Amino acid sequence: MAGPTLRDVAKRANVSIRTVSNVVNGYAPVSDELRARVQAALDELDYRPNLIARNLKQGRSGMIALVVPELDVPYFAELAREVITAARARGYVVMVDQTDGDGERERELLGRDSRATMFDGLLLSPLSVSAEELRARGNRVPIVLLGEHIFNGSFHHVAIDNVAAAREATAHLLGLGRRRVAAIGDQPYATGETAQLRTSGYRQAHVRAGLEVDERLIVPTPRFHRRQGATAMEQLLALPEPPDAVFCYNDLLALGAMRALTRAGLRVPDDVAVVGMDDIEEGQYSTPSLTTIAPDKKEIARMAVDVLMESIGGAARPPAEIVVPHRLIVRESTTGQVPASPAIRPEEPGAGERGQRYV
Amino acid sequence: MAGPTLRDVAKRANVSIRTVSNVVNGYAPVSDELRARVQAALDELDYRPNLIARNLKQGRSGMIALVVPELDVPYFAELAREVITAARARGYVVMVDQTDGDGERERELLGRDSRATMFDGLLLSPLSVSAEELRARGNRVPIVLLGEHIFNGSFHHVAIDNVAAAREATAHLLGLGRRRVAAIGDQPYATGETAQLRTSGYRQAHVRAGLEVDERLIVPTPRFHRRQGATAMEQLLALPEPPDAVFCYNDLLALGAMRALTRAGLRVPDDVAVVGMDDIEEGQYSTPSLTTIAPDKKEIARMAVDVLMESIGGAARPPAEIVVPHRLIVRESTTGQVPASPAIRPEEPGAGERGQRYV
DNA sequence: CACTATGTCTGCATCGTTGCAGAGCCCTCA
DNA sequence: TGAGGGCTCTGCAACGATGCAGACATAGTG
Repeated sequence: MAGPTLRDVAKRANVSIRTVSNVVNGYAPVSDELRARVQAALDELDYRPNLIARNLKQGRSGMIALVVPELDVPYFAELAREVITAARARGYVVMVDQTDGDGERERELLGRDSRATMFDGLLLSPLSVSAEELRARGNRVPIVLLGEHIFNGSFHHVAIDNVAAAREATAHLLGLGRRRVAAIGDQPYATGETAQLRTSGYRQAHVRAGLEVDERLIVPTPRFHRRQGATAMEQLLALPEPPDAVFCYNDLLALGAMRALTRAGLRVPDDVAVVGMDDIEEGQYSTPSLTTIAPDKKEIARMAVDVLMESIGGAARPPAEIVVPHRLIVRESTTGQVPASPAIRPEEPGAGERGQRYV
Repeated sequence: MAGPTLRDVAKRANVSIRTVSNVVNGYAPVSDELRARVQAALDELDYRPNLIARNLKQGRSGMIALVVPELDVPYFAELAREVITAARARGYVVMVDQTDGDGERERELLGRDSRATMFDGLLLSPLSVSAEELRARGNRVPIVLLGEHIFNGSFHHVAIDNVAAAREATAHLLGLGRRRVAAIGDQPYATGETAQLRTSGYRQAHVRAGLEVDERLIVPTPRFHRRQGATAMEQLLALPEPPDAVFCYNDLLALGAMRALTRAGLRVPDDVAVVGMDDIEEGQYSTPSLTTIAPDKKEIARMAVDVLMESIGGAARPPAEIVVPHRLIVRESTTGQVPASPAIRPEEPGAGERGQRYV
């Protein structure tokens, strides 16, 4: 099972281990003749460097870990994709782990026997571990927090402006003349900071439009899956005065809500307009396609990896709160029509952009 | 940055390095008094074992790699989730990497400087690298192939019975009385073995039903994304005699196809019935919900990890072709109605099952 | 009392690699 | 001719951990 080592190659080529190492790494001058001999031995034995040993010697592993709640939630899958790409561009590979939103699982990461020490850095998208807790465990590995939660300045943090995003989404609905705009996804408790930010944006939009918020239209959900969106929507439809629009705190909730509307015999957006957040690819192909707030995921990944690399490099600058751009993408679920459908538009040849977007 | 080592702890507690190691690992008997002293030193310094060093010494890393074409394709995301879970149950962590279906990227894995040597084993879902190539590179790391491709007996391989699955899906449509059943997703070239298996199943169903296949109804697609499904569907609709049903080789193609149908003003399933494959969660919430072939992903992951662990453990049994069960899940896209919708059904309390399923 | 068994603890070697310092050797130039 | 300077190449030590053999002290046994 164990492959040949430098020692084996050295023996075969009749040179020192060090010389083989030099050849492998292209270090130091080695005469052409010797180089050829060593190369031959390398090839014959099909030598592969033992990266673990190399890592030990060099004190770094070339690996970072990305920890998300659930990998099969499209937003996280898409984000993971971008992180992996961004990391690869910098010579790093990414270990992906998921916590299932389980606080215990998240805390394990910080424990004594965690594998966290194997990584040069950590990208963390925590659901229930607070920044306080994170800081309490004196962690040795650089950490950058992603997206969720408000943080207290102890860590680098990359996210969009949640308040502004929610405000824009809500304003879009109000701007269409809707007057009973509901909100699905509030989480009025300790670990729901992100949701609370969005609720806050939702309220701001109303205030700016000079409108009152009907508190019954704000439906909390424990999680952000399709199922909760559907359930919440049904609740809203049961109200004496049901809403004529819904702002959902993510796309999955929105897709679940649309599903519930369709089953209830209502039309989207004619009867109820729907907006989501995240711009997952699925929203482009749903029926109707989904209006949403699109965070710049590529940028989130790029910034997060950049900042992490800096920290790994030893830069000790104070924790940064990095805000990444977002924008509103209007699709059928609010306006009932779009200029052209990605399903209809022919594939564009040079379009490096994955997933079509349109205003 | 570098944390304390065993040496530091040993010095502080005035014991040998070896004893500290023993305490950390709970090895060998250590007197209570000494153990307490060492433990105190460990706590004071907040010692964390250097896993890289441990790995080097022990010759294993406790990591496996999962390589998929695209992580943000729901099927792979869902599979990754299960693999991570299965691996964790066995004390392993999973490095996820994606190749973007790029053959070069896949081949890199086998190259001399690949990080593959860092892992105890590899789970590979190759798109364009052939088994031949894989074998040609004498690889040192145990490999298990996942899902795609036919293989030639050189490697362990876990997949569903693609021919049978496609046959059942097609038979379902024929059984509903549809007579012009199209197929979207054929790949009549070297690396399209999986697609070809499905086409073969599609033909078998026709043969068994005593029907001819209209070759114009078999539409090849270079990839398996929503976009290709939509484009292919448009092509089919442009035929003089368009189909009254479509079997798509995965759910994304099916969702794209449904989108195209909706935009064309056709009703699913009334005008055209649609079946997919993969049973991604999205298909439960689409409008209409999607009839599909559900591979047992949990089982695929479990078997793959099990077999890989065996190989890592040194078992030299001959490469196994492991077939994992699948089943047809009928939803609205073929029958127009389902007993009850997951969107309507209230959340079940103890239902550990993620994602509802019904016959 | 001598000898063995037992229980604790330690030091050395080692995993496979790279950093560092230096050993030869050949060539050049005064 | 001999000192100095490149150029090649080598050996030793080290990264931080664990396997192994054994040292030492104590207790148990005939």
